[in-house]
Amino acid sequence: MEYNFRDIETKWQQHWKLSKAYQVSNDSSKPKFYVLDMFPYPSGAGLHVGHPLGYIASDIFARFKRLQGYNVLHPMGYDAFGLPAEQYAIEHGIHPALSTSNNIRNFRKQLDNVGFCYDWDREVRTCDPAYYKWTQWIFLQLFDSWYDRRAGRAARIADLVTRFEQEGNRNHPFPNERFLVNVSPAGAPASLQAGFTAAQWKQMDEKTRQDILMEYRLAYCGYGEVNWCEALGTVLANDEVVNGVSERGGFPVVRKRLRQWYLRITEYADRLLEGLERIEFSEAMKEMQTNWIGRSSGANLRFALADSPHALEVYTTRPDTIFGVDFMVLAPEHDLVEAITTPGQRQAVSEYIAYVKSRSERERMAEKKISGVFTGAYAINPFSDRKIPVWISEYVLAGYGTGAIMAVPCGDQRDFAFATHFQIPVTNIIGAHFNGTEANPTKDARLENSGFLNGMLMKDAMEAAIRAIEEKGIGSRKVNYKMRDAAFSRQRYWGEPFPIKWVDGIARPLAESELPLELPEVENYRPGPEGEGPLANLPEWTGRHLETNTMPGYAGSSWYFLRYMDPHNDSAFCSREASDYWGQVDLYIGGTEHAVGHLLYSRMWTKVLYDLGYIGHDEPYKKLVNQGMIQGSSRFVYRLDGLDPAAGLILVSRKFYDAYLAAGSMTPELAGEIAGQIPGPALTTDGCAAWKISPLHVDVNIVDGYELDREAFRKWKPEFGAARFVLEDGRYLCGAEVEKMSKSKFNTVNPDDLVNKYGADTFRMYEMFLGPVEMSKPWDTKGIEGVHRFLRKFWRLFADEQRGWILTDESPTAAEWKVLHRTIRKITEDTERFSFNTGVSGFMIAVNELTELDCHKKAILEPLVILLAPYAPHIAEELYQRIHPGEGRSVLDASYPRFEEKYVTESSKQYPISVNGKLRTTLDISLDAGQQQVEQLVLANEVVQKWLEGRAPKKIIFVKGKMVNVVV
RNA sequence: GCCCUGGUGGUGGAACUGGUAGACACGCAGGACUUAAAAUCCUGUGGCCAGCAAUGGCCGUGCGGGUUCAACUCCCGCCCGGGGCACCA
Repeated sequence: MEYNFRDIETKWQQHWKLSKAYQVSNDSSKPKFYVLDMFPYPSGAGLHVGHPLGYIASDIFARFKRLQGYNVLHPMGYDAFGLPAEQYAIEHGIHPALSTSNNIRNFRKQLDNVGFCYDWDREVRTCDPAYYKWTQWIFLQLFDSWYDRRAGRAARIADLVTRFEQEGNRNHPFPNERFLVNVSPAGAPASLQAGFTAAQWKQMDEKTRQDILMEYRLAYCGYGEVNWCEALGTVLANDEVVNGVSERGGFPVVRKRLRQWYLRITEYADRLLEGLERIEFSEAMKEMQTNWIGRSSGANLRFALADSPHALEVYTTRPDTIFGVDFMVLAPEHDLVEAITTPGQRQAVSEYIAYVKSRSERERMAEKKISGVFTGAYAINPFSDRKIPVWISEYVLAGYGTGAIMAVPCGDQRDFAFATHFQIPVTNIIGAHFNGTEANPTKDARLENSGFLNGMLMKDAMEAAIRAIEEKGIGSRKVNYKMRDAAFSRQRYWGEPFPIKWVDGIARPLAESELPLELPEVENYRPGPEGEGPLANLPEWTGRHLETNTMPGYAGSSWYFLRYMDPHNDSAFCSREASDYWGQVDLYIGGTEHAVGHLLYSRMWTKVLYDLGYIGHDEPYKKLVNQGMIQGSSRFVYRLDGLDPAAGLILVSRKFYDAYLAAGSMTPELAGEIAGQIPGPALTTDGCAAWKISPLHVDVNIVDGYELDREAFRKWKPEFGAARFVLEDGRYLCGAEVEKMSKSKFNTVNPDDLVNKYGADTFRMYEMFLGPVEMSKPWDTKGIEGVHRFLRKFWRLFADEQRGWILTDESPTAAEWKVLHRTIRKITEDTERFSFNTGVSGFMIAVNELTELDCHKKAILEPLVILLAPYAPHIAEELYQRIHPGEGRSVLDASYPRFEEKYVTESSKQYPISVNGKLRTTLDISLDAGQQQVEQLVLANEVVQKWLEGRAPKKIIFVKGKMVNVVV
């Protein structure tokens, strides 16, 4: 009657599959609960032990909720469109659809090994036409919508057209700062830049009207500066560019002006911020999204220029510092640079602009040099009439605010550095708060040298300055965001085609009946002409005037959580009944890497669908938990280099490498010690000064702790077959380092191997036992034995080798009830608050205690099995069958044990008492929570007085009805 | 530089709203069973000191202060690690 996990696990996995035990219905009287994992991108590398961490946690939670009587939706699918599959296709000539489905099959096999309770009937794949039909459909809804700022929500384009017909765009000014990006600024009629009347609208031709409408659409096509990656041959979104290079592949990225599709996510900036207050995300996550959105408020204000008809508009968050402006700075790309530069400075300015253009994005980020040049022009401070020099510098960004700033060196460190570098005199408006050597960005100083603001606290002056600016008619209050509209097109093949046709330069949506617009087969995946995608190489595609770009990876993942609710619906992306029933994702688990990508886009899409009335909630996720990353714990062997080649491959143990490092080079003593261990043809120490020792990654799976399995090493790779080892204490010890888990570092551990050796239940519990789910930690397989031992011990409460099944119907003793109910309370609380590691400990304690009590009673063990079921479902099911033989009941449908206080309350006990918080003793008193406070005090006083031989205590402190401390 | 996290035995980590710090597990040491090994089981395991002993005392949660009868927990000031953002005016 051994615990034979292999048979048990295969048996129940098969049974659950055949009986569709995890199929979920949308039709239930039970309360719903939606547990979601971030679906994986099925890469060719397969799973390592880090991947299932979050899946196991969500699986436990889903099972736990099901036992508690909820109708639990717990689906899984694949984020299957994207660059890697296409890169793979280019390199190996295998169609992405094929490699993707192979990878999915492999993933699925690995997932099934762990025994998850996914309802696979609801699986989605973003590359499946039946799925992306609806991605295209939602895109068309975005295309057919605009953001009504007055109503604060999305509305239909038809509604906008009606308004234009009635009132022009006076009440609905162009949403974008870069007015008419669609026709490029030069092409925009000047008459339109100031808006248009209803009459003007009616006189426009179709093309002009459509270009204007494009300026409002939530999904729009226009010209803009984009992140162009030559190596990948595509445009990337801001979150896909890290430190000036592509996130995937690390290729250089340059700014380029191209026609692109965008999502007008900036219109949702405020609602995305506001929504964060209503959802449970970690502080770090909220912080990241808040920073990314980057809301700031201040004022736009115009400075007149001396001897010029132009005015210079700047954005500032500190209008209170207006009297401290010592110079102005324009971005080198600013439109006015040309017009205001004086003849004398022309040469210097054009040289500087050439220099700036020569610098890559990467260089700009890496070395932040102070650079700039004077334009020769002067602005006039509107309040003091002071003449202020106007400079250009690359530290001012063209894309933010107005692309121009007023520089206040006493209050802004960058301005201060610039002023110092170019020896521009600094005006002090904050008195003693400014020390002359660095800027002070305080808001608490009283203003000096500040005209009508003199003597005011800066905080208060802010409002006063904005009012004065507005009264003078030179500017107004203004809110800015760092976030840009999201680039939504890719010049690639492996993505959703846009359901758009270009007719006479106008983008026309396909009819719903034409969806899905299927991705055609192609011969090769090379880019099309003029930066277009591979689809541009297909005559049958371009002949139909179809858009040749495809959608980015995040399109499909922006709404997949809705599809799971109604996955087979072919007349809607998700019926309103289904989305009303399931509502928000109650618990979403995944890594932090999607903080500013997927998690923002999907929040936006949800808000749009909500605004348009397709769903009833505007935040997709109620609670988000970020699982930590499991790092690899790499192992190294140390190769002796610089020897006579005849000596062959010699590896030295860790201590020699440490000694070598400490000495800085090979010493004769060390060499002698090494050579002494190598038998056969003598390894002479002549020329040992040239010896080197270099670390080499070794497969962690052939290392036990630090000790190398030398036989396995010799078999690992042919070239190691004749390796000789220099040992310490008879063993070969490896070095260790914590690194990212990856195949190339040979530090990956495959879950399949562990499941095979210890079983899925052990594997699941061990992953949880490692520590809090949210925490990152290096993987260490040592310790899995402890969890495995626990399961075997648990098994032995039911059966042992001599007696077979030893379950009894006896009624439990008080001590046994107590163990059970303490465990019910602990496991329930721990699971509820996501503390699975202490939950696992709770089981271990219970089993140790019951083993001690020699308890084999069904009345105790049955509830325990149910508690264990979310953590270790296979063994729980097997044992549940043993308790209820032949009844065909599954532990999946058992009801969760109820905790009862009465079994765990202590009646009368010896309490440890401290006196003055120090001295401790125990007093035999019987006071419990039930008694009234006064009664307690009187009783305690008596006991303590007797104990202190008559002295009266000053104070007695109770905690939860127990006396814990006495002050005398 | 700014923001968010975290710092507890040899190790992973417990201690949820201040109430016997170190649960549980790994590792280690000793023992039982065994011809032997594996497996299994039992005992011990923060440090220092005293005692033949059961036991007792002192010190201990990154460092320095503070609040409290009582601080890993709260407050102030530092130090170190991990993550994010980084010319956003």
